[in-house]
Amino acid sequence: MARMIDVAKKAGVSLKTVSRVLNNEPHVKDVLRERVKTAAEEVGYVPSASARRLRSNRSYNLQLLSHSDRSNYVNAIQFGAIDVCQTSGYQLVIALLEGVSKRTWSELHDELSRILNQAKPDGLILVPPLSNDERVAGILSELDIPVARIGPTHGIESPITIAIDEQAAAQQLTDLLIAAGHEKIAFLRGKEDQAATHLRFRGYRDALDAAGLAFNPEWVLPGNFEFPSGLAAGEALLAMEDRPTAVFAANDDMAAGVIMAGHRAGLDLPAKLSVVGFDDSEIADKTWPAITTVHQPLVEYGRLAARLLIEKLGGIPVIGASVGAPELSPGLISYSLVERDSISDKTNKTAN
Amino acid sequence: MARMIDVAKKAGVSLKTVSRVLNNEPHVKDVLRERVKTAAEEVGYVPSASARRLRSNRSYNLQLLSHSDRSNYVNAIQFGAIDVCQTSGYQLVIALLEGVSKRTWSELHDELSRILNQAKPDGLILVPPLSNDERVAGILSELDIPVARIGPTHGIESPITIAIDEQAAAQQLTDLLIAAGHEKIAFLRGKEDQAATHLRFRGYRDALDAAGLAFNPEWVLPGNFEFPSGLAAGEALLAMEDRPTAVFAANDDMAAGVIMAGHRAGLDLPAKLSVVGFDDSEIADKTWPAITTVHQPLVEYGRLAARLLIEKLGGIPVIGASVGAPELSPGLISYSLVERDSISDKTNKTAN
DNA sequence: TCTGCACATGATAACGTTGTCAAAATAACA
DNA sequence: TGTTATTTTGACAACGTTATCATGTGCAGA
Repeated sequence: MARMIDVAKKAGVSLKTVSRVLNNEPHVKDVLRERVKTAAEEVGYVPSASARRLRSNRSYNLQLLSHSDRSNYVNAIQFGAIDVCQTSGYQLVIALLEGVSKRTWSELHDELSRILNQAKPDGLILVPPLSNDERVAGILSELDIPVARIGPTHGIESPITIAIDEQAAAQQLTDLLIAAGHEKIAFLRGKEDQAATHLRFRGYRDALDAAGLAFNPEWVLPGNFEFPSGLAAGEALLAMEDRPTAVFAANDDMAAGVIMAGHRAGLDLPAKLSVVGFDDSEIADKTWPAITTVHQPLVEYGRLAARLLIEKLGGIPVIGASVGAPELSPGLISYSLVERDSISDKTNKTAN
Repeated sequence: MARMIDVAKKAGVSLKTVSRVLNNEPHVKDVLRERVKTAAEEVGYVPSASARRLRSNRSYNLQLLSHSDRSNYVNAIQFGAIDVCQTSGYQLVIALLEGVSKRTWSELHDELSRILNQAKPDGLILVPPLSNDERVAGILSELDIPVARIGPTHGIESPITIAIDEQAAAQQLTDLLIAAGHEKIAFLRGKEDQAATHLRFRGYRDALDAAGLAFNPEWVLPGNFEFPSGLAAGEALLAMEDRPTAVFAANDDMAAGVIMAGHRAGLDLPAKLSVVGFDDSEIADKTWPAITTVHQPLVEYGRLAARLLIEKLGGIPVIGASVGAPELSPGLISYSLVERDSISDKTNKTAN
């Protein structure tokens, strides 16, 4: 295994100069810089993570903080982050922070310090619902660690935030229902403490308003983003006197619940009830009818979060990394609607 | 941050003695051993992973090798493994090895060496289908690295293997269908190169034989464990002249596909077609009808794999770890059947 | 009592980096 | 040209462990 000293000898410079070049530090002339890089390439030098960590007192770890163990959402994000980390000499550590809402501020503070003290990450990636929790945000800014947030963050001040324009997407999705002739559209809310719930709801309202459709508060149902709450809401919906012809569920899991409620009641779907969801999660194309939804580029979220974080932390070490990452505007990224089978067209029932 | 030297001073011994105690090495008297442990506890000593890694030339990494990025299966296993690793001073690194079947032996060898050379893991956790790939097994035994395998491994020699008795579980599941009065039971196979396919099929055959039911090869359909193949098989099944009344799909994703095929054909489920799956994956309780299946304790698989591997690697460092893990027989662990709504009872249609 | 041998303990070096600081080279200015 | 400021470079220590090897201790056998 080639060491830094081997590179130094090959390039005819000192150890420290090599170190400087490889860490993108200033105060090295371009001639030497080039010579060192070629030398490193030639001897196939790979930095020793342990030595670097030990001496520099940086962990070269990023930590993904998640609220729950078995979420697909987190899984996909994590995958993207791992991908970037591994090609940048970083490692991704995953940790759980459960029951946030149940803890007092100081309990939360202690738990967070404990977690951070264990992996000593150089940066943190937060996913919903942690990414838009105000108390967590407060504590982390106090602990003074760089954070990348994934998902809408409401009013939280965060230098690195990665999300799609959920409100616009929700509006477009609702437009799809309206275009198919639906006028009675219910909305199934997610958890109230998550920004996504409110943004998606606002998009739904925007579409209604733009189309001049009346808004009926009775058709807004509570939910918590989980399948059973969709099932319950679906059942409540079907029991209504003035029954909506379509439902916008704030995510796919709940949409699947609504669909199951429809089947249980013996309804012909989507003819009798159109359903749309949000996220394009795994279940979306495995229900009958398959769910029309908004695709979230989760893997891309993870990639971007890791990349922006590493950039902020002083950039990718030169060796074996693709320098010159594309210009990234930390903010909204693009999304796409995925049209499947769960909307029935009411404008032209006999044709088609 | 307390260092080893602080512990040594507190206990009135040398650095090396502390090191010996904390690494469970011999040649230390019990008196000193205890004194060191208490001292470590008292000063709140936590070993420095980087220093240890650097000096000992061990990575204290376990690597989970997976064939695909977005499998729930892998996600759950990974979670269990992370859990154990984090409490044992190890880190879990995740890597992908894609397209195994398409590569030549030497390509595979190079790719594996490259992956191992990057993270330099002390041990490897393999999940299906990698865990029962013979070529991968051959290369790894050549590279001489400890491996824990999850899932049935067919004929592969492996000191650490963690799985349930799939054949027995499949037989029990089939018995459920038979007990409900089904006599025409189809079987939907998974990928042919995976041991699970064969074991589950054997269990199905065993149950048929034990019940004295005739085996009809026409009712055995090919599949690949993925949802679309279940959909296709479901359609093929429904087109048959002599149509089975029940289907045993080799996993839940395919079972969900069969269910969707049923819905598309306008069938009343489960009355007209009973379906069982395998794995108890996330989709199993989100279809209508919800799938009766066999639960795989995936998180437990991951925990066990990591624990056995770490044990083999010289055990958990003493500090902050729960020593005295329960006696583990590396072999089959227990499973459970999960009965949901996807079996209709044909023995007593009017009653119930 | 002495020799030999196993076991128990400790002093010191080493792992491969980065940080500190001093020295050398260059640039800037009078 | 001399002087000072600035940039560039390198020697050496330091990070916190584990490995090597030497030394100390206790006990059996002669």
